[in-house]
Amino acid sequence: MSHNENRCENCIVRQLNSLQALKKEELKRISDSKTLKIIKKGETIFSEGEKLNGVFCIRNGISKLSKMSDNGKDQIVKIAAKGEILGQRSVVSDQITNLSAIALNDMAVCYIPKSELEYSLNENTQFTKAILKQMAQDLKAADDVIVSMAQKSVKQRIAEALVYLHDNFGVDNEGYIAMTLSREDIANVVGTAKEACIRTLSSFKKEQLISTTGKRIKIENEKALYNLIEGL
Amino acid sequence: MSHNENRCENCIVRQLNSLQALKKEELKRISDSKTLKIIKKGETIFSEGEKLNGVFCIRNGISKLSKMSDNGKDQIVKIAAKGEILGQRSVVSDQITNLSAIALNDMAVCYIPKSELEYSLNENTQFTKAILKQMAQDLKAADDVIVSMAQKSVKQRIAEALVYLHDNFGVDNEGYIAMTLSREDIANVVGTAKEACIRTLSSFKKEQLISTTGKRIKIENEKALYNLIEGL
DNA sequence: CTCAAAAAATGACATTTATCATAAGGTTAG
DNA sequence: CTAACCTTATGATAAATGTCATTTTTTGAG
Repeated sequence: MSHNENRCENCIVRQLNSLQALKKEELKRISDSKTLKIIKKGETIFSEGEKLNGVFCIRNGISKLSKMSDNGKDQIVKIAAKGEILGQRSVVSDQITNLSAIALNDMAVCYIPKSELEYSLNENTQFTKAILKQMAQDLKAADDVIVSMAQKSVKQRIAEALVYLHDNFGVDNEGYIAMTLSREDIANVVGTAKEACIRTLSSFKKEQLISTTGKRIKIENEKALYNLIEGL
Repeated sequence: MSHNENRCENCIVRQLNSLQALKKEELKRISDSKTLKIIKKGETIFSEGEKLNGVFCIRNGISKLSKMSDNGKDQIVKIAAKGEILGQRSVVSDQITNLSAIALNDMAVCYIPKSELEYSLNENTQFTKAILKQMAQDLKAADDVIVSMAQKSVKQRIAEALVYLHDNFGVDNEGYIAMTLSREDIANVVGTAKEACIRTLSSFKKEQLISTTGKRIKIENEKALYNLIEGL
């Protein structure tokens, strides 16, 4: 039991998020109170409108965070991977969550009750500042998304999404983007209809910007994609 | 000098933002280091890409926060009024600012150097938590904007903008929205061309949802606007 | 008050995107 | 293995929005 990787103290995932600002005793306390949850592909971690009493730290797998629009369409706001913490905001601000989290593949997440975090939030300034810093960055990223949505064409936004997936999730041994999404999910990321998404990807294929095998997408001409994004 | 409203301690504006979490001594220190700036309509408070070494607390007037898109169009991300603090994020996260702030009318803002805030940020947990809470709310609001931009029509977004201005800035004694923006600014808020904005407002007028006198807009049928926004 | 400049309004047209329909290809439970 | 189902793909068409040109109205400096 001296080196158990199920303990937060020893968890590598922690290096990736604000929990790294916690002291050893705090981590021990949190580790004692956390519960590991296994979530299958397609299952819901939490739903829009729920009151969260804790956060979810992603140990393995990938989740989409989405919000239902009035017209019944799902808008994917973020794709969260290993090391990211879900539900931070509604715990900090004591509000109902405005997003739903659904597993895109099989996941393992640690649920950490709010009460344990609140202690650290009140006592450990470094921890609070770490969260603050991350939120400031998220806010900046959100501004960029707003500008994209408001000012760019579907073509440009899909190109952006591909570059984003490529840069954030890397490629497999054949060079395909390691994160595969259905065409519909891609459409929901960029805020368009799935038909438009499919057509756009087909046109990218024709112009040799990308190639595809099933759901897998390989970027063939990164430079041209960048030019497209910037409207050159 | 015992009750000088130029002192932060006595400033009513402070009630509206995270500075209210500061203790008396902290406020005194900040007040001693701040400088009051008068900014004329149309002038720039700061520009995208600048490194900010402090925050701006709005004492009077209104500012638009915008970001230039690659295609050369301005996207207004936020309209900030009395009591709001600008530049918080780039101070917290030590990054270059991603937004420009331009005065929409004559303004008075207090510039507070970063160094003074950092002391409180490190020592006063309540203050840090207050900022955190506000950022969490901003982030939630940003999600809503993303969904609107991605999923709603120009008509719906303009209706939303009108309701937003109405709810946040109130009406004058004749019932017109107290915040007047040029058609181009409204277009830049909702992310469309000014012609489309003008046409949409004209159609709203024809359908008696609003009436206008010059730049001033009065909401005549709030219910119908809401229905439009929700796609009913 | 007056005139020049800016903003608003409108028309005509091109382009983009959504929607509906249908077919072809893949996946999976039984 | 195969039928039912889901995803991808493509065509046809309508609707929304962008762009450019021009006119009308409003605003503000002198």
